[in-house]
Amino acid sequence: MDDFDRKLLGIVQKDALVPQNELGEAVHLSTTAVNRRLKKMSQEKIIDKIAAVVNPESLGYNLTIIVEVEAQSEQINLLDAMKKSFLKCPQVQQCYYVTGECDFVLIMLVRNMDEYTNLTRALFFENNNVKKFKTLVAMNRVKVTLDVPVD
Amino acid sequence: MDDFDRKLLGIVQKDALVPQNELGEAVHLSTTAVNRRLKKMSQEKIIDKIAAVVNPESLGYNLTIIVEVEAQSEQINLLDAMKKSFLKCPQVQQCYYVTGECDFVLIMLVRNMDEYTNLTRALFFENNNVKKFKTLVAMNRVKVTLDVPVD
DNA sequence: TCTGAAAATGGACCTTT
DNA sequence: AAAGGTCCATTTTCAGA
Repeated sequence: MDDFDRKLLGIVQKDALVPQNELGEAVHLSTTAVNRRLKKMSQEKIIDKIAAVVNPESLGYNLTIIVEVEAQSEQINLLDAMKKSFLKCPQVQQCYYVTGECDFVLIMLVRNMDEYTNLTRALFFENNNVKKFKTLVAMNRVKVTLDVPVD
Repeated sequence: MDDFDRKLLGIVQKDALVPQNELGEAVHLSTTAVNRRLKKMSQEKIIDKIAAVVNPESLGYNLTIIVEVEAQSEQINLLDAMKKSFLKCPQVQQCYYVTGECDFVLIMLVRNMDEYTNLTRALFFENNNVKKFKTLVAMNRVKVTLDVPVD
């Protein structure tokens, strides 16, 4: 992982379709060297995946909701069960297990409030280990990326 | 936007390097039809971009921090200035403008607590419109995607 | 939908440090 | 050994009929 790799990552995080010869020109390496480095970083899972980023609105997902979930008990198997239910819910885009007053922070995508209300039943009310949860509605997705700084 | 498109999106959100002939087999369309649909969805910004997802740990970004920021005044130009400072900070991966007690929720990536402490100065303490902020440290990134449900 | 050209990827092989 | 470069085969994309 050197300066070449970091520069390449900076570019492909923004656009993974830049051809390898152009990447080579940008960082001053041959096409083949670029190819080898990208392949290595993929194998080593430095690059997790190349993925399409879909605009939620175009599929009707107009609401982003952030939920802070507080657990009743911190018992490992109970927390694991909660994690699992969040993991398998496609509307839960992100889930972080955090320190502090609440235990989980979720980023959710839903079509409308009805859909969210229904999901709260399955995810929170029907789970006895959920003590309480707080709902924050996003009015504006100011910045939404998974970019990692490369400096 | 029909069922074919949704199925395609479901696949390319997970892996955008699946060749178009395989996509065709998966959804029962010809390679050319797949090509046309993907191109159209890119032009219409249903697909925002194809991007590499980088593993933060491999670049030393071992800490994910969630910050709830409360603004002093809701005056538009003051809020805009705050947004701008979050937008241009590479360690701020995501920023949502929300309803409720706090005004912004940030997802940040930092190498260590020192880096975060330094950033709080530039982002929060030196901004007079930041009334207070609450820091939640992520112990575990249970699920981190930008996936949009396709059902 | 099929065919074929253009482009991009990725392996073989050689050279340099 | 480790990494770069050139050349070439294969794969993939994408436009025309």
